[in-house]
Amino acid sequence: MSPRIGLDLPAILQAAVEIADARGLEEVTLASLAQKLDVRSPSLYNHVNGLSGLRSKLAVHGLEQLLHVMTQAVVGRSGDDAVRELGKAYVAFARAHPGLYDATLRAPDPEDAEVRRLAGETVDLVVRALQAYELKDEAALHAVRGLRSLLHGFSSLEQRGGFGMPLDLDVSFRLLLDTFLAGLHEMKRRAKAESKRD
Amino acid sequence: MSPRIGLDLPAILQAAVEIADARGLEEVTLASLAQKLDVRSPSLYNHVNGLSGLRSKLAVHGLEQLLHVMTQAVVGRSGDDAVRELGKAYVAFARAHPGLYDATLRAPDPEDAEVRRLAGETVDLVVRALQAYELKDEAALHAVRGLRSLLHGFSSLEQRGGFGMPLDLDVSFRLLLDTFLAGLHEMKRRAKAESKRD
DNA sequence: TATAATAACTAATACCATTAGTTTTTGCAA
DNA sequence: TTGCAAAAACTAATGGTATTAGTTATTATA
Repeated sequence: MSPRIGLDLPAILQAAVEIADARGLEEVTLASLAQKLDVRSPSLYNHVNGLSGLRSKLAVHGLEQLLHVMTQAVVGRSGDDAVRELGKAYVAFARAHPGLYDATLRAPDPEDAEVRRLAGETVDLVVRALQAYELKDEAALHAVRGLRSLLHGFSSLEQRGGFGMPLDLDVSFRLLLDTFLAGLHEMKRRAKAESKRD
Repeated sequence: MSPRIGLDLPAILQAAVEIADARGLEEVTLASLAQKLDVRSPSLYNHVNGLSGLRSKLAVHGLEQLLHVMTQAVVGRSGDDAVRELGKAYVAFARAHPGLYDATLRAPDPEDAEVRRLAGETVDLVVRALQAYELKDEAALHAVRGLRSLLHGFSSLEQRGGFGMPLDLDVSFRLLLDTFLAGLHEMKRRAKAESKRD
């Protein structure tokens, strides 16, 4: 009376996400996962290619959700409004799913096709959100990197307790985004002046 | 002919840093470290409180070095120049010591007294570097958080290969810093206009 | 010179991932 | 309906990890 307990990939991922978010990504082991699912750990190999396979699936799963909330955040918006909502959605996701967010950045293989596809789609989304700033091709990509750096940096430090000071985190974040946007406008202004002078 | 091989804390830390930078922080195990030092792993317990003790020491060691290079970068400078050099030093350190940099952010106990002391000193240093922007008390601390977010985010993503696009990383970084600084100036201008209007 | 502290060691335990081989259930084809 | 193959669980075994207990040799000091 043992086989066919009803294990499948979605159930495994959900359990893994719960452990990751509640106890940290390092606590997601085949042993802890098997215990939560009331199964022996070798059984998991029928659904997932070991621990590294599980981590890959987790990374993809997280990237999909992150892309989804970011997409929802920007639809129907443009300019500063779009970027602000995008940023808020990013940070909110990292706060709601600290372990899963962590997983998106520790894919065992960053060259994984699925991971690259999702990364590409995310870049495209952010490029569109930045259209209002009239950055020309390469500049837009640099800006995407910058925005992502700032969003990830803030989220990562917030999670690791890297901000020791007793200061409102939401205010810090809003000011950071405001500063970046003001900088973007200023860069746009300078570029205009530059092209007019030529 | 076994005791007194000549093991001490500095030698242990150096070996740990070498492994971390060359193979990644996860590869720093008591086993790998013992092998590199030509010793049995239980011997390490005479110098370090297990793996978590080693990680704490590594974190402190990394923070000390990071603070040092940042201090060297800002002496005798002010304003944009100081911030730019500070940023370059931060990223250069993360590039030169990826594993050690990683260790600074994964201290087993962020409440550790030594860690907090170094974090505080670092904040003070950056606050001084930002003096030129005339941010009033709280605003200065928010700006420190912002700058740190952006520096850490860029470094972290760069290390994890999170930037898929074939685009010059140094250019991205320079533009990010320029945008942030332009934003800082703009915020200062707005604050001035605000206070004049009252 | 004797003794106590120190720093190495060996041995043993517990937990983890992984593989091999086994058993039971399910689904499908005859 | 029956039989068989694939799938999904299992047990057992291996090797790697941290850690603790207890031992031995060296060093420093009284």
